[in-house]
Amino acid sequence: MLHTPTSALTILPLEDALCLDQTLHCGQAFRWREISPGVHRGVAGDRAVSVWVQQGYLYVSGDDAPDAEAFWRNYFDLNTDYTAIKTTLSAHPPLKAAVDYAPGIRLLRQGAFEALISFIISQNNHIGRIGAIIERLCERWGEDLGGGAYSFPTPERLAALSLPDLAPLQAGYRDKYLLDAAVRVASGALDLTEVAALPLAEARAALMEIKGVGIKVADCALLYGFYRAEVCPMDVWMKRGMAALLPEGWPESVRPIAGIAQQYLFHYARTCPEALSGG
DNA sequence: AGCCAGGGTCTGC
DNA sequence: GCAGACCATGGC
Repeated sequence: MLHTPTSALTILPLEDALCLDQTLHCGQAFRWREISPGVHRGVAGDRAVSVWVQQGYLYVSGDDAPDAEAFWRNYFDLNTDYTAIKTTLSAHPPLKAAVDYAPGIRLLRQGAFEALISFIISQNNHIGRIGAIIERLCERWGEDLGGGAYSFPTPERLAALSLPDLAPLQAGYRDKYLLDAAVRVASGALDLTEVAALPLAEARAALMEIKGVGIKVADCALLYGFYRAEVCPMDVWMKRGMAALLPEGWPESVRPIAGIAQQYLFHYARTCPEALSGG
């Protein structure tokens, strides 16, 4: 199917805070770039768009599909009550500090395969470089969406490649891991639709059958690709943040949304110097 | 130049 | 079950 850039504009009312800079550049997604102040361009699925927030509305430019409104409402999680979430989190002072630091963060609902591959690439890597590798991946094997934008490659397209093909990615030792993931998904050995319906422990175990996927990458896929909001990926920054701010672990009331709490705490620990120094 | 990064695997205890 | 070496790459 052929897509051409369009000027179609979707306007979505915001009932809670949404800060695009905080949400799109806090390490949960890697395909968004700020092209002018406050305007971000990126791709989700086969939709390449520019987005910005103005006076309580989210503007999405470039998607003329009939379901554009529903798609972007879902992507930016606009059907979830973040005021209620932040009230729950703010009952605990360390979490209140994290929420107040960046209250416009929301959990994006990304595609399962894209999230899986992206976080395989993320292992022992820097956020900036993860984005660069993913960009090369999409430019080479994604669908051309026009305007210099490319979709995320399909499992089938990646599964047809060999390791030497992947060398230009400069992904290091992770290339064989992402190839294994693509082969398993494309062959049907790993059915992501089935994973979505599995109990948490089984879903995690299914993902961890992929070479190079341990508990952290599996949890990132579950949180960002399957919207398991109770899953909390523990990377080096979260370990530091939890040790400094919540040494007793998550409060009971937070556990069902620990993944969302994690997003605030991760960003706080990683970017605010005072967060880890006895705040 | 060395250290680190949204880790995982393998080995050895 | 846990510690340590090792893995590719590039920014700082």
